[in-house]
Amino acid sequence: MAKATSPDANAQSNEPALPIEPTLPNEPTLPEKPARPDRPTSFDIAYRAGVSQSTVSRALRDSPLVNKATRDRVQAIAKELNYKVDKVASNLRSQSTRTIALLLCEDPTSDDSMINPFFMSMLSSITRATARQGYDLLVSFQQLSEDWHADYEDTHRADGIILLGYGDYVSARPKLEKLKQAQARFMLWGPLIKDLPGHSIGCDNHLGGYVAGTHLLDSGRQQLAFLGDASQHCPEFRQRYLGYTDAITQRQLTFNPRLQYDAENTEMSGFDACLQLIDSGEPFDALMAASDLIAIGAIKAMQQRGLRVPEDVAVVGFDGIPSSAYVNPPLTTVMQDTQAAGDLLVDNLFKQFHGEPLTTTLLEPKLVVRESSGGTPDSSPQ
Amino acid sequence: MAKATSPDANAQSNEPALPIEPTLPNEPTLPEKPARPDRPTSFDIAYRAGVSQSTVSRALRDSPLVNKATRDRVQAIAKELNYKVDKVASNLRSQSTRTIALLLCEDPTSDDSMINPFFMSMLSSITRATARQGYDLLVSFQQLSEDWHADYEDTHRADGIILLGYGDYVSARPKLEKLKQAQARFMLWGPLIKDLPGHSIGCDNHLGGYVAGTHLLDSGRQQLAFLGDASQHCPEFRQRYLGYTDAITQRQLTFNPRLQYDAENTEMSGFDACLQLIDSGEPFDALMAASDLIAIGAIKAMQQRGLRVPEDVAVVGFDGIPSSAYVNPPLTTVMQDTQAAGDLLVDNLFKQFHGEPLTTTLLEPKLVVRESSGGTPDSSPQ
DNA sequence: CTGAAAGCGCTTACAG
DNA sequence: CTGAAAGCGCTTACAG
Repeated sequence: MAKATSPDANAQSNEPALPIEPTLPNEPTLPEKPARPDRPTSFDIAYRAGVSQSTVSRALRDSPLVNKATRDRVQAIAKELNYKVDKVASNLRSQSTRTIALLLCEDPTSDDSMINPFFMSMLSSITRATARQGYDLLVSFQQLSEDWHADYEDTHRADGIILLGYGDYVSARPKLEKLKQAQARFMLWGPLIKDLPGHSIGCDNHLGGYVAGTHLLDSGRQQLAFLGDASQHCPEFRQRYLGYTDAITQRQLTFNPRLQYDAENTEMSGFDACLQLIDSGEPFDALMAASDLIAIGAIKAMQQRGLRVPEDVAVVGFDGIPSSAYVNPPLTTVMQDTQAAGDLLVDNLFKQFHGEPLTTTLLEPKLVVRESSGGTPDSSPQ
Repeated sequence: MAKATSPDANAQSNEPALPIEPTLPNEPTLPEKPARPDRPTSFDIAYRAGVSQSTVSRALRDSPLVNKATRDRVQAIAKELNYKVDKVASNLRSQSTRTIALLLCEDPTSDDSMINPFFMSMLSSITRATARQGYDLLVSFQQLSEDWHADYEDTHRADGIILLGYGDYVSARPKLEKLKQAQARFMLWGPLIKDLPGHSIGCDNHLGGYVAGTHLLDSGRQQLAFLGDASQHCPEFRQRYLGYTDAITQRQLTFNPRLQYDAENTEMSGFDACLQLIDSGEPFDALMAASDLIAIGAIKAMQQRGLRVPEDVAVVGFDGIPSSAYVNPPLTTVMQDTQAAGDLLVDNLFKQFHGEPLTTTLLEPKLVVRESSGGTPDSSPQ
C-alpha cells in the first residue's frame, strides 16, 4: 500500500514533499489474520523528506556521507512516523543476522520441568553479553538425540552458535565435526579436550577438584569419597575427580577406589549413588560430589541413613548454584564464574566473526566454604 | 559465486543436468572475515535437479502442486548439498518471522547475577511451547526503564511478544498502550487488571492467598502476618494479600494491619521486612510471604532473632520455586503452574496471529505443604 | 504439474 | 553529498 506511492514521489520530486498520508483507504483486510497497520518503509520516509530512498538508508545509519541537515530531517521524520528499519530486509541485504543462537542441551533423563540451575546462570550472563554487542539471542533447548546439526547457521538464522550442556562429548562429537566442516562459527562450553572440533571455554575442573580435596584434607578428613561419573563420557566430572585424587596423592595418601560411585548430574542420581556408597559399608568421613545437584541428593541420602553432615561426613559440591546456599546444611562448593564464562563465550564468538585469534583461558573456580564441610555459618551468603 | 551459474543452468536446460561443482576457484577471500563456504541457494539445487527455482521452492515446502518424482529428486539433491532454505530470505518474502520475542523485565533493584527463579521456570516452558509450534524464541532481558516499546515488532524481528515481569503495571502501562496502538501482538504474564492494554494470562492470586490463609488457620494459627507490598503498584501481591485477609475475615476474625509489612520480591527485602515485623513487638504465630524469595529471607530473619519455624511461626510462601524445597525448613508454598502458564501464553499469542478469540483463564495455584507450616517432612519432594 | 517474473525492504557499489 | 540501480534468496501469483 504505502509502497505504491513511492514511485510517484520520485516522479514528482520537483514538487515540494507534502505530508500526504501515504496509506490508501481501500486496504484489503485479510479475514485470516487480524489487520495490522502498514509498517512504513524507507520509501515512505524518502517521500516525506523529499530525498531518495538511498539517502534515507544512509541517514538512518548515521552515515557521514550524508549532509547533517538532511540526516536530521530524515531522522526526525522517521521518528515521527515511528519508522524502524526492517531487520529482516536489512539482514538479507547485508548477509548478516546480528543474532546468536544459544543451544542448551538437556539431558533427556533430567526432570522435564527444571533446567539445570547452573545453565540458568550461564543463560543470564550470555544474554547480557550478547545484548551488549547489540545482538539478539535465539534460545533453544535441544535433546542430544535430536538432529540439530548446524541448523541455526544453515538456515541463516544466526551468525554463530553457543553450545551449552553437550557434556557427553563422545556422542556429540560427530555433530561438532559437522559444524566445523560447515565452517560454522560456534563456541562450546565445556572441557578442553584435545582435537575436539571447535573452540571451548571451560572451567579448570582439575584445579577445582584439587582445591576441594585439599580443603577436606586440611579439615582433618582422611577417607575421602567421590560421587560422579569419572569416565571418559563425562570429561568435566573426570577432571574434577583427577584433581581431587591428585590432592590426596600429593599428601602421600591413596584414594580408595571403592569410595567412588558414578552419578549423573541430578539430585536423584546423587541420592542413589550415595545410598550405594553408604550401604557398601566402606567407611568415609568426607565426600566430594561432582556437582551441587549430586551433593544435594547425597546429603539427603546421608540424612536418611542417619549420617550427620558435617560431623560424620564433610561434603563439598561443585558449581555454586543458587540453591547451594539454601540447602541444609549450606553447601560448601567449588563455584564457577558464570559471569566470566558467558562473557568469554560471547567475546570469542565475536572474535571468530572478525577473524581474530581466540583466547581460550581456563576459568579459575573458587572454593566457597559453608557449613557442610564444617565451615562457619557466617561464610554463607547474606 | 554459486549464483552466477544459475542463469546458465536455465539457458541450457535442454542439456541434462550435470553435477558440476557450482563454485568457482577464484573465490575472493575477505581479509576481515574468515572465509565461509558459499551457502548453496535454491538456484544451485534447481540447476542440479534440472528444474526451475520455483519448483525447488515448492518441492522443499512439500507442495502438492509438484510431481512426487520431481519433489523426491529435488529433496534428495538438497539433502546431498546440505541445502537449507534461507530463513531470512523466506521471512522477508513471506512477511513473517516465525519468531517470538520473550521480554523479561528485571527489577533494577534485584541482584544482577541472579534471575528470579520463577521466571526461569516460565522461560523453560515458553521455550518448549514455542519450539512445538516450529517457532524460534528471541530472549531479551530488559529494564523497565529502558525504552524498548514495540521494538521487536517494529523492527520486524518477531511476530509477537511475550512480556514477563512487568509487575508494576503503573509504570509499564504507557508502554503497553503504545504496543497496543501499534497493533502489536503480545501477551502479558500477570494480573488481570481491567482496561489494561493487551491480554494477560495470570495466576488466581486471590485464591492462592485464600488457600494459604485457610491452611494456616486450619493449623490452629491465630495471628497471621503478611509480608509483601500490597499496594496498587503490585497488583499480584495485592491480590494474594486480599485473598489471605478474606480467609481470615471469613472465620469472623480480623486481620491486624500492623502485621503487614511491605517487601519487594527479593530475599533481602523479605529479611528486612521480617526484622521490622519482629521488632515491632506485635505478636504473630503465622506468616504468609507474597513470594518464596520473601519467605526465604523472612525465615532467615526469624532464625536470627531466635524464632523457631514452624514451632513459633508457621510460614507459607508463594510461587513454588525450586529452592523452596531445599530451604531449612522446607517451605510450604502456593505453587504456580508454570507449565500451563507458558503453554497458555504461547497458545494465545498464536490465536492472535490467526485472529481467533483468546482464552484468558486464571490459573489455579496449588498449595504444597512442607515443614515450614508444620507439615510432615514426607510432603517435601524427595 | 511447471516456469518466468515480480517483489519482500533494505544496503551498497557506481556514477555523478 | 546524493540518486538510480542492482541484488540479497526466497515465495507466490500468473500463465501456461
